[in-house]
Amino acid sequence: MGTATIRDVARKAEVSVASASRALNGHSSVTPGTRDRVIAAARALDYVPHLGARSLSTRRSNTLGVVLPDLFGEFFSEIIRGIDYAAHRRGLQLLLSNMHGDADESAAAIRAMRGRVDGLLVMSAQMDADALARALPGGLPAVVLGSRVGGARHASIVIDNHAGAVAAVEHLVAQGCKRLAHIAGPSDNADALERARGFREAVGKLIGDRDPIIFAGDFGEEAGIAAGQAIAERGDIDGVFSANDVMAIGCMGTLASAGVAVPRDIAVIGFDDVPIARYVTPTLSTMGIRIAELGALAVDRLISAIENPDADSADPEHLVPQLIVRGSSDRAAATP
Amino acid sequence: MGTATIRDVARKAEVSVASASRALNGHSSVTPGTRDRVIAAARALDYVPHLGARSLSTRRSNTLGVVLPDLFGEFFSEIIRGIDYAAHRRGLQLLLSNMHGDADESAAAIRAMRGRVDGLLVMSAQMDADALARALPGGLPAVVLGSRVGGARHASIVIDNHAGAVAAVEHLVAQGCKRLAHIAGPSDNADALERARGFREAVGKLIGDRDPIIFAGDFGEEAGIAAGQAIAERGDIDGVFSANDVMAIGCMGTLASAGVAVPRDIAVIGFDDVPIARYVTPTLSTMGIRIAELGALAVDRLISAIENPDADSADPEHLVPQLIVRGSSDRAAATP
DNA sequence: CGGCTTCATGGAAACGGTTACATCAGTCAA
DNA sequence: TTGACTGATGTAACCGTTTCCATGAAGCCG
Repeated sequence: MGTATIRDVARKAEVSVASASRALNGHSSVTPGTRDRVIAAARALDYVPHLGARSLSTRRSNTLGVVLPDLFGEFFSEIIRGIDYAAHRRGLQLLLSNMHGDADESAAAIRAMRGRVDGLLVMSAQMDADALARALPGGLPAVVLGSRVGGARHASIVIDNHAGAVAAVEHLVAQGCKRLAHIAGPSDNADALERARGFREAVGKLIGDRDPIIFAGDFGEEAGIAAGQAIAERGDIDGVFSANDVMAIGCMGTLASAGVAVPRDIAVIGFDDVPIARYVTPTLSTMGIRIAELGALAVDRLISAIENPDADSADPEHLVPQLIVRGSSDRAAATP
Repeated sequence: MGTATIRDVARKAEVSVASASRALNGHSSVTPGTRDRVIAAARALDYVPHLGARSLSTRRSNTLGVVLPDLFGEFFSEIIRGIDYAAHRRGLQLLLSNMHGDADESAAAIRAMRGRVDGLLVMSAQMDADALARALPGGLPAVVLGSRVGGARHASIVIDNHAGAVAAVEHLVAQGCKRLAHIAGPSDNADALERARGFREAVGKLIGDRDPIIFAGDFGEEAGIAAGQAIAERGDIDGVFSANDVMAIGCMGTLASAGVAVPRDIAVIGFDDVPIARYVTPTLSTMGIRIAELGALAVDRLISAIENPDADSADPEHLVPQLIVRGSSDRAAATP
């Protein structure tokens, strides 16, 4: 049975519990002979330490709490994969909580983890910064994924939208584009604003266009379709950077039915690297976020926050999206 | 600070720790007055019980261990969603472990959870039944997902892969396909093997083809692409049954670029019904498993095993996949 | 009024580990 | 020879919670 305690092991090995504990934890000051006896006894009894008890006396649980919003498919599994990989490499366990519901429920989920985890990894799509800051327990190290939490009392990891936008523009210019347009996201969305800002700056610097064309959008497909219509009518644009993939796909659809060739006449690039990006025709170039890496990075950051609680980790870490060139912007491959 | 103990609460409320504990746990035999005082004190001190300590004295952790293989995207997130939903509805926490590696590592992951969880939920695609049975601790209730564990000492829920494969082949034949191919999953994966077996049997019975074409695969997109290439080159195949959706999608992509019309020239059907299946062009027919439901069902089963340890739950529960006809195999709808 | 039950409360012993401190046997140098 | 030192081992306290048991007050009935 799995109910052997360290006392049983000690008795069987004919040593004290202290020696047994030391031997099992690879401590110094144990004779090889006794160490072997203890380990043999533990194996014979099929001993497994009660981690609750250990955490009680060491004040360490070797567990990380993970609270994620109710995400869709690929993104969810990728981020968990990254988190899990990084955590297990360090012998840490993962206590998982999806938040299906509202902010209240999320706060409850977070509270429930207190006293049980060494640190908290929170992705806060639905909770606004204030609610999150309130729910996050004071003493517990935490890393916030994806959005900056107000007081900067917690480390955070954000996506470098600005750098991503710049890279996208650089790519379009390298493909020979001379006149660029941007399909923007919602004007109240921080990510979208940063992408627009990066676009404007890069176009100003690389092409010298101080007031480039920007179409309003809302991350929805309709907005992309509308922008595509406008672009096709103008006829002077040869490169489009969309603030997300969904709008880019809408735009490409309209361009195709208007008889515009992508990427020859107009090169298109999106943002996010959603799974469908690979399946549209032509396949969509995009600024991809290596999601698993994001999760792993968050774990690293959390661990260093745990080991070094005083470090002032106010400045968020930036994850730079990666240029993924596919059919929609690859003129070299498209023109045979 | 988050370090208030029940003793602090008791002191502040001017009662004994015993009364404090009783009040906080809603036990009987506490005067409303003292109960209120204790609760007020707990709130004032921001008291959170140390669950390790609690589990030490109650011998209950209110935690379920979840061990999953390194699954691909949608399947993973869906099953976690179902598990998480069912567990949280009952106030249980989830300790998660992905097994990236081989059977040894998985066994280690399982052992690490002992003494810390009330029950175990294991999905064992890669571990063979023996290794799993050996790794599963004797005393701990467990539910095995997806494959039958030898001794039947543990409850299990299995997908009826064979029946699903047969249904898929029947459907393709009903669509008029005469020469079928199968894109198989990993050869060490029990589900994949069952699907291949079902395919072989159904083809033998319905078409009389004793040695049908089977392409090796690994559930990854690349394998589907490679198979698509081979299929396009042969030119004699008019129906494809893929062991999962991801490979089917990869295959369809390649077929499209090779100029093969789906479903007119070749009808394609997958397995799993991942969410993307609805968004590819043409939309993908598949054998659907309501994955989230599978996870929730497993949790229910596990909980009843925990509450009722003696119940002989030897017979596995079967979940039969459901035929979902979409564009990729619907010739009636495709030919105008 | 005294003996009985009822019931809120407190004291203290678990639960299973870790670890500071004491102990004890060698070793070695003066 | 002896005292100091070293290193392996044992003893016991402690981590935070629950819960068994004892205690004492209050209520009730004869």
